[in-house]
Amino acid sequence: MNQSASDRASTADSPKNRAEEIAFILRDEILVGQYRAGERLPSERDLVARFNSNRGAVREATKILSELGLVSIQPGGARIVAVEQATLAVLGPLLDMREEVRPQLIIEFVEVFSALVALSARLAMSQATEQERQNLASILDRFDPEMESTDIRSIMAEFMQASIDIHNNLVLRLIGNGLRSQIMGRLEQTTSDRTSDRAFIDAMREGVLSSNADLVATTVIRHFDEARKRLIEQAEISPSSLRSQR
Amino acid sequence: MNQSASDRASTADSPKNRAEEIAFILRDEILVGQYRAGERLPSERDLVARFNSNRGAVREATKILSELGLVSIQPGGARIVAVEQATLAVLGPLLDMREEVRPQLIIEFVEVFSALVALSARLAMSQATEQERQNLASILDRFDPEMESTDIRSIMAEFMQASIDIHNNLVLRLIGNGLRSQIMGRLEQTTSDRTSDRAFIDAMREGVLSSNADLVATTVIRHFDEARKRLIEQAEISPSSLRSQR
DNA sequence: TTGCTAAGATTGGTCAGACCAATTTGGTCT
DNA sequence: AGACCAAATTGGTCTGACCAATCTTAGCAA
Repeated sequence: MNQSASDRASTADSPKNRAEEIAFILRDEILVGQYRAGERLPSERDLVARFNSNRGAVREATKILSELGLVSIQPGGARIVAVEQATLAVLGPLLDMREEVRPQLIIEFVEVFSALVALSARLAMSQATEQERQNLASILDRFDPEMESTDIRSIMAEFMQASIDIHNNLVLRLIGNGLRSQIMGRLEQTTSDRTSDRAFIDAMREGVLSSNADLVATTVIRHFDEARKRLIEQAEISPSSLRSQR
Repeated sequence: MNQSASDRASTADSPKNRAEEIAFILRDEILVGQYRAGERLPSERDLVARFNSNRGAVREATKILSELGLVSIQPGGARIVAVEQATLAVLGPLLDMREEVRPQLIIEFVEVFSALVALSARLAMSQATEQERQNLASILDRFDPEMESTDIRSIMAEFMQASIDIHNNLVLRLIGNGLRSQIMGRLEQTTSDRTSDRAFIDAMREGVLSSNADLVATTVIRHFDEARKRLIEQAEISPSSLRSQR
């Protein structure tokens, strides 16, 4: 029922050049806690020796890490920054690398994604044209409880995108981009209650077509809250502890 | 009443080295639309000539742009990517560079921030200890309607941070980091109704101390919604058009 | 004219080595 | 201990070179 880490690794980002290759290795080492926050990153020349590369590539790699917010580069040395200070771009690698925090991280994602979908739907409802509402409904209609392959999460992702296209809130769009690129595709298949999914989709459909923003928002919240509870149950069965040190 | 662009420029990020200097210049040029999406960025050698620098520095600069999601680098040439595909890190520069979209962007920010503060407060309330709730209340108590300098937005920012420290949702924290670093400090002083602010703070305080998540959330939503409406009014008075092409 | 191809030019990727200024480090002296 | 100084280390900058992939273009063929 659960995919293994290696099954999911297909989502792992593949380096486009030497600099990214080095950056990704260092990034993962940082994320698994091989260096502690505040500690110094090996010097550029040491990294050159370790990776059999050159300073140019190594410097480009550390630039990437710096842009991810994982290291702070200063004359005299680069220091590791706490993950909590990084950007959204660390979420994906974190999901790939840290099996222990994975369940908790997914729960946290659902909590946030839920609120953002609800907000996005609200904003969209407040100014959607008839055609745009029809379009949203048609996305929802892609859900087929008979088809085992129909993934309700991908439908929600599409719904999110479509609603963003309507209200065109750039801030929400950029956050959505970050979450989508980091999380989507890294989630394992889950067995959800197709009946309640059906009810959810129907309620969404009704809310969208009647342009009832409150109905859509509360429906979204309720649905994700159920999903969240399921995830918490699953997580508590498994040996990994929650809300632990990261 | 309104600050000028130059007054706000104090918030502008200062480059730490040549690479960042070049990157920031190019970033701003892209954001003001000097290059269109899909267009090619000048070649590294051309950029070397233009900035009187060397390929190493230029390559580091383009790496930064790539990490911002503003350009896509491939053998044969780098191409500009649509702003909508970028990361949250473009918001700040966008606020600094594009006066026309500034009002709209701030409204969009308020819409999203509102939902996130409400969510964060909800999550915090669901597991805050007595001391943590006291701490949240003490942050709110910093508001003093007499003091003209008391900025309710900085209080809300602190409140957000404190609530994140309670529930410790990493996804929410990372998004919060991004928004804070990009937006906070770039907002002009606003004249708000101190009386309604007082009411807002009081309601928040009551909600927090009684651990009433719903009250806190709805209070947040209502307050920000008022702020949003004020912003829309202001924006409609000014000549710049809303929901325009970006 | 249209479409294709092959050659040449351009571009990003990689690499080696050098010098500078600032920081860090380690030892010395007080 | 603490203050101080000199040496080693580190990141920042720069030059110049070669490769492989891509793009451009001139020329050819249909």
